[in-house]
Amino acid sequence: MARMPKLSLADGSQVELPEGEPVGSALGKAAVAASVDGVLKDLSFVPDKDSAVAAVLLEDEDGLHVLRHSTAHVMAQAVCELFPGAKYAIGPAVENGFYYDFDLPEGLGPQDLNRIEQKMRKLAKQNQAFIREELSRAEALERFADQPYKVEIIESLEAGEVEGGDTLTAYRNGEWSDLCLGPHVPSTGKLGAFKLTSLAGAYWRADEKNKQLTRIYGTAWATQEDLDAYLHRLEEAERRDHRRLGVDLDLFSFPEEIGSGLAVFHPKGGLVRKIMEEYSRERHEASGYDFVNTPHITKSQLFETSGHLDWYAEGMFPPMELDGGTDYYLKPMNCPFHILIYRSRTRSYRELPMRLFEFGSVYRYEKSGVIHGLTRVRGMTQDDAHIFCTKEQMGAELGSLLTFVLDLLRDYGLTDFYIELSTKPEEKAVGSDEDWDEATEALRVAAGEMNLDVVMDEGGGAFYGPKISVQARDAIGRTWQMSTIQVDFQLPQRFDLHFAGDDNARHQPVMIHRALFGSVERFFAVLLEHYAGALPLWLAPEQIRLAPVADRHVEHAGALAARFTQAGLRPHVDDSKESVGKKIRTAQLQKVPYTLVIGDKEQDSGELTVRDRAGTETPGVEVDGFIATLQSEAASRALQQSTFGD
RNA sequence: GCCGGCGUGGCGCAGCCCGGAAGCGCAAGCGAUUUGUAAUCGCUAGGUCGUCGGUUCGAAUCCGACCGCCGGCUCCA
Repeated sequence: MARMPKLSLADGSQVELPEGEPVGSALGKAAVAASVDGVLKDLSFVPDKDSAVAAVLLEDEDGLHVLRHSTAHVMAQAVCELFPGAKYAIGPAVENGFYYDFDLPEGLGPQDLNRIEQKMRKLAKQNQAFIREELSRAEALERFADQPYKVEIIESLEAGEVEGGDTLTAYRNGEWSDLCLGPHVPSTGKLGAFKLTSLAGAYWRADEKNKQLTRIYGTAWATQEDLDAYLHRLEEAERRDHRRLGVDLDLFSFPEEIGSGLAVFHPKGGLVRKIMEEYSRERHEASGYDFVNTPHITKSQLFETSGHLDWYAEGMFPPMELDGGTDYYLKPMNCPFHILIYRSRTRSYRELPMRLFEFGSVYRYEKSGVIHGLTRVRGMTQDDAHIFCTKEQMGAELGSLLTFVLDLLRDYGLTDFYIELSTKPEEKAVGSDEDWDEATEALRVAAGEMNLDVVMDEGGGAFYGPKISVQARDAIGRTWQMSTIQVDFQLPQRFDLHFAGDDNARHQPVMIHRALFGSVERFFAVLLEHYAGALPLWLAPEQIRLAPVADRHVEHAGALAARFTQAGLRPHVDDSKESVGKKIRTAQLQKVPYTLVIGDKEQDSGELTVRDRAGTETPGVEVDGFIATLQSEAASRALQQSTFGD
């Protein structure tokens, strides 16, 4: 006979649990699940040995996970009751919520979400217990006989990739049950605040070849307040949406006449781009890059040699057939062109490392459904460079490159990074193990020196070389893939690149591909969302809005504007016949960094009244001081507005 | 590409379910007001209702195809 298991609680105390008693009886009422020796369990779990246990509360990360998973079950139950014949596939908890995939006899519309949600509330009110059941395979196959997706899961479990050996678990609430490892909240009455958010198609087992199922997404939280806060965060993200800002601030647009995923930049957007690109060029020049230019189209042979037509053809626009059947392609990448520049004559080791830089426009045939604003387009400009160096130089080159990347990104105001490092794939790979190890190690060391977290993507590299990507978190915590640095052991081979070494022998260079912004368009979008459109002074297309109070002040405002322009600043006089209040509102909505109201006071005193974007007003500012302050703010690329108060 | 939703003046929307003379707000132009820190007032102009086809005496409204956009899947700089 088993003795009474001794439980060590999170507060350090120990209790003995009477035999057969569930772990929940030792925990507080607020618990929705239990952590037993670090493993999540139901409150109904009966321990058979001494264990360290802790209550999992609804508002804990684990608790929310359990809650969301349980909510997914209840949703599936509701769907099955509303749509007899529905087949349910899988329904996990995800960030902020959950989803469940169904194979339904009919399509769903948004009004169905309301019906399902109401049904869920009814089920929650009934407070049905989530009952854990252990089934043998035969029992499970019988129970889910009319659920082909569950049967498929059970069969794939037989292949042995599941814990728990022969015993499968299911959870039942009411009449409905689902194959599931759990754990779950004790009963449907414990569900928190939830809302069904959207419908989507998703393939069974994420494979395009399989049947497409109907996926219903929902969000679930411990309390109504948390749910409301989440919905508010969504609104905040919407407010920052670069597509919205692009229209409101007159930066760029996507004319339907041109085609999907092809942007035009308006004067203000073009100005911001110009500033971004100029600064980037300046930094590249200082870091030993050479500037090159290459055309947008090429005969097919180039991409045959590079191999792109073998492994990247579906990402390319179809060819144009020219004179006598020659195919020309729009370039999806710049590398082969830069290679031809390298190969235009024999190279010496004395020329290496050779760093060729270009703002190169490339065109990629992205599937229509994936295009998204400026972040996923069909035509884009990469701040692309290819570095040709010796194997010996590779390590140092990668290290200094990563430093260069992060410094540049920081100048644009991104400060929170981590690194993803993709290493050699298991199967086929070009290049020797030593080369791979050396490159991978150089990247790891460089990341370590920058004090950045490194997320390993073991075996995730391309067959032709290891890769790192710099991920940046923006102002509201979203992460974006920015820079990529890719070592390439393959193209130098395919193009038969070489250089004369100091031993007078022929050697093959190593090639490094890198883009810091990724694409100028995407980087532009990330900056807009990061700053919610309120770009720092140095990037703001218009820096100073002058608002004359009456017509008689326009001339003075114009004279001031001329001085600002002379000083390298970007002013604009609002000489419309609007009220001062309206002019200020307009400037504020356009997110102009500084607004100067110019009236009798300013005209007589020669001083300025400065209003910044935060709405802080400072009277009596000297013009020269104002200019100097803005010049230094712009030069520092500071995120903060200057203050003139004291 | 696939699933679901949407497409009405530059922008944001109503009208569509239940076919029967195209509306509102902002922006724009003109006029009046000459104004002190987030919207002064009035007038005017502007739309083959995404495109093409169908049903109908009659289509913004019903049906189909295509184009585009949005949310996902997949993918990715």
